[in-house]
Amino acid sequence: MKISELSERSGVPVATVKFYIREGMLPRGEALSTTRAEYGEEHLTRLRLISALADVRGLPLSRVRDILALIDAPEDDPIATLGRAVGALPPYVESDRDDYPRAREAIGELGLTYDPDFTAIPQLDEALRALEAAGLDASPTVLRRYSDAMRQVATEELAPMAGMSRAEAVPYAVLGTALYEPVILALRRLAHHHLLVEGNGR
Amino acid sequence: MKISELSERSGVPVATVKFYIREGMLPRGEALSTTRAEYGEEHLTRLRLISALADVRGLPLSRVRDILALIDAPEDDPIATLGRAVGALPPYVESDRDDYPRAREAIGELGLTYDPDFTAIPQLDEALRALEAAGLDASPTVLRRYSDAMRQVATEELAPMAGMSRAEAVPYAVLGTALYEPVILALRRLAHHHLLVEGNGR
DNA sequence: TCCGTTGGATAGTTTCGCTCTCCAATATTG
DNA sequence: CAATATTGGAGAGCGAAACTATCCAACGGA
Repeated sequence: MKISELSERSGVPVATVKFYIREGMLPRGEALSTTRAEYGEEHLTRLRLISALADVRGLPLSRVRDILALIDAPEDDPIATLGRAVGALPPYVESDRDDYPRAREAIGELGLTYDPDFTAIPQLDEALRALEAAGLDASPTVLRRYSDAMRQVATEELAPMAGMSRAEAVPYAVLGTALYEPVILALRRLAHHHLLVEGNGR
Repeated sequence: MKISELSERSGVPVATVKFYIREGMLPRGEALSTTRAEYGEEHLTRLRLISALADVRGLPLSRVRDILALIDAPEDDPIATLGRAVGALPPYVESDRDDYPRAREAIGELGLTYDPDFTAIPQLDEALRALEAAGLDASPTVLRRYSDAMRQVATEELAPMAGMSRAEAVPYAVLGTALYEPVILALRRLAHHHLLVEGNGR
């Protein structure tokens, strides 16, 4: 297909498609002549993925690029890969320090792994600081209920990876981390709404 | 305290504090003279809240303003208030339509309330579309595991509201919606990490 | 008294994510 | 086959957002 068709099918303006190509996020189409290039389904898929990450997740293009790079050239170490994927997601913290007391304490209580090099640690620390600043409860009791729920979810999410090759597992893990998050949050918001509506009806 | 002290204690540059005041997000200090104004603890709290929402949550200032307005002047209807709070959070979708088939179908399966005027519905719809675009599983089975976890969490979150006055409940609900989300996501990421590390050690 | 600081206003800066304009080459249409 | 439209590609331009810097007259503290 040509660029105008790619644009129509993806809903992304031609000028923006050109921009993504220039930025190296989308491969060039196969040049048929000076003024003709052929784009395939893989271009469409890639474009939709960029839209999903940039529009739905609201990630800055620099982070989208990071995620695409992980998928394009998977590293050997799955834990390092997860770390990089998490680093591409908000909240963005410059992890300059090497200890995060709030997160360390919480994680001790919850029986998770405290590794200050894993980006989620500074992220948790920041999130707990924000709770504190707003005067919300960040006690072990409260954290445990979130942690229990997420451990349950995480266990079920990792299960299918047992039967995957690395080539399948990396995109699954990277995109799964990024794209199930809005679903989880939307379902929490809907659960609140549902409980309020139900409660009123009583 | 004076503005320089407010700035130091909050970690926000003086110029930025002035900017927030100009934008109406932070009240002016009480003017003692032409060149002296007194700021109190409530200014510090408000400033920390703005930082939490803008920096940690990464919300645009326009949305931060919306959330502050909800807290400052609570509406009567708690469901409408929740709706507005959710509307201030990403993913931002222009809910132009009045039906969201993906979300409707999913919600039917999950036994939640389908109300297309509640912003989380278009948000869920967008999130499901993104999953689809990336080729990830959005089957009822998968959604149910997230939904079950979130219903459990939501039930426990609403419990303390029973004993609150409206004046307490509104900030709790609005800020709780916004500020526990990064904690939840960080704990999911940490659970993945923990399971991977554990798994490797075996 | 005098130097540094303050509150307040206005203008400037940086970053991001496009979007517009151009161009020559090539398709397409009449 | 001539006229018109479209394409790929490159560069510059643009508008919003979130600060940041500059100014200035009026203090206040030593």
